[in-house]
Amino acid sequence: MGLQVLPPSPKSAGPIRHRRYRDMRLTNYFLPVLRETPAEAQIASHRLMLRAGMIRQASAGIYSWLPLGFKVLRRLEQIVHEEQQRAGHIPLLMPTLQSADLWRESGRYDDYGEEMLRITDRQGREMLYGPTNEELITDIFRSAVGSYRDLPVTLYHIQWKFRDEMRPRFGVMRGREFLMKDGYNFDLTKEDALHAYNRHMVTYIRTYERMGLKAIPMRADSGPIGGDYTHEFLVLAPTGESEVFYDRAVTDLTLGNREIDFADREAVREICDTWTAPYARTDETHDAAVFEVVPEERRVVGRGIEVGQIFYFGTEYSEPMKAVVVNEAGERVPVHMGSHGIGVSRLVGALIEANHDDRGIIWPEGVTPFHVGIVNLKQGDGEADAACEALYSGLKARGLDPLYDDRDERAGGKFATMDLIGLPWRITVGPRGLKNGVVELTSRRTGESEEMSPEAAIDRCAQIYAGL
RNA sequence: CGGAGUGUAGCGCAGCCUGGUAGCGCACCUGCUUUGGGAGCAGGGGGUCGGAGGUUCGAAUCCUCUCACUCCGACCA
Repeated sequence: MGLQVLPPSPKSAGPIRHRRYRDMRLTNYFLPVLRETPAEAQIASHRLMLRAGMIRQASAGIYSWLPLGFKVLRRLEQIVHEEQQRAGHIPLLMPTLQSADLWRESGRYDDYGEEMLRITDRQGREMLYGPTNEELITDIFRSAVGSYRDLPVTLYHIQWKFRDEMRPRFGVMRGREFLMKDGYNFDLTKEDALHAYNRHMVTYIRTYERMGLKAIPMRADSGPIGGDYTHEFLVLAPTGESEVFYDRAVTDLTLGNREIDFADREAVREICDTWTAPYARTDETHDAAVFEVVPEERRVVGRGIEVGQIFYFGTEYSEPMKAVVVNEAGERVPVHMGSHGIGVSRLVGALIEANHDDRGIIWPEGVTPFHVGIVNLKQGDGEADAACEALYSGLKARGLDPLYDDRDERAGGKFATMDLIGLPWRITVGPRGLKNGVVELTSRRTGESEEMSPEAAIDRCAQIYAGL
């Protein structure tokens, strides 16, 4: 046999496929969905995150975030940043590894126990992977601030934490490594610090609301962090770890998109009063006698997932760590502090627990990894392909982030994938509809479909996401 | 950390009891036919059976040790 010139085959045009930056066509993306559920996953969010190709377990309680999961995580971070900065809180970034010395100073190096991952570096220095950052932030503060004139200040960051849980489980809901927003306020007086506490309560309520969650502030135990004032935020979900008792009135409250002046102490406190007035407690602080006072038809016993907690702890850290400022009278006084946390990676799980059905995830519009899924029912059909391309670029031109399923798959497979990954809106494009000049816009949540022109579908999507 | 389990192909599993050199479904690759809710046929690729040691002519299978992971409990963003 001599040299043979093979004719170019349209289906194997060569091994190299060029991937365009930020091109969200499914054939150019990385979305390893699983048809079957991995055996280790017990609860819905864990199962769905694995099946939808959002995460992959690296070791017990430690996960890689695959592109789809990473996108959601980033979106949640963005919302947290926006809401914190709206209230005047200042972002920074502290490291994951910390020196043991600081923790000896606060006395927590020995108190924290086995949950703290301790590491020794090559010089024999004792380090630890931070489970939280009170010590480090206090050190930063005290070395930079000396006068009451520099107060108040609230600093926060979003950083990975590690707590060596005895028994990690439920996927990202109870991992050992987790992403957390933690913030710390430094104030001259208790009153100032309580205003910071209230500010955080309001920002948290708004943060969860934007994510499409019903999160209720509940009076909590302060635990190892200490302090008298603390609230936990619980997302209602039947699979929650904590039993919760609340007055139905609290779930009717909505903060909405109203303008809030965070400098106005009265206004901020009023919102907090409104939200904390109805009875709402976890099993840890539940008081049956007080609960009885709530009219029976409004009493609800359910389950919840803790997704945040705020503390005021006064001078508990500033005293031992000598975080002091000089006040107006020239005296050195310890600052009043509080800390506030949102479990960002855990929220991804909580969101799914609260928003799914037997076919998959149902993302709220505020957090969805992609705004709209485009399903081409007849890939390779010139007209269908062209219509999808037009929709895709039309949606992008309106500032939306579509995911175009351009795989050479059957309709059933494409629908199943879309349902699984839970994009709230889907545009279905097929020859049958195109004959009449229409595509189909479908809500993942209700399953309702409506036929309309491609232009109208783009308009509707732009409308849905306006302001989110 | 106490108790109970499981490690065999990317995922779900069978084979182990009774040793004879690895199989099924899905996924993947090729071709043809199909194509509005997870197609059909034909062909194909992929696993040193978690690891180490031992018993044996021969080990996925029996024994010992070890590692990893999961579930129940106590603990926790």
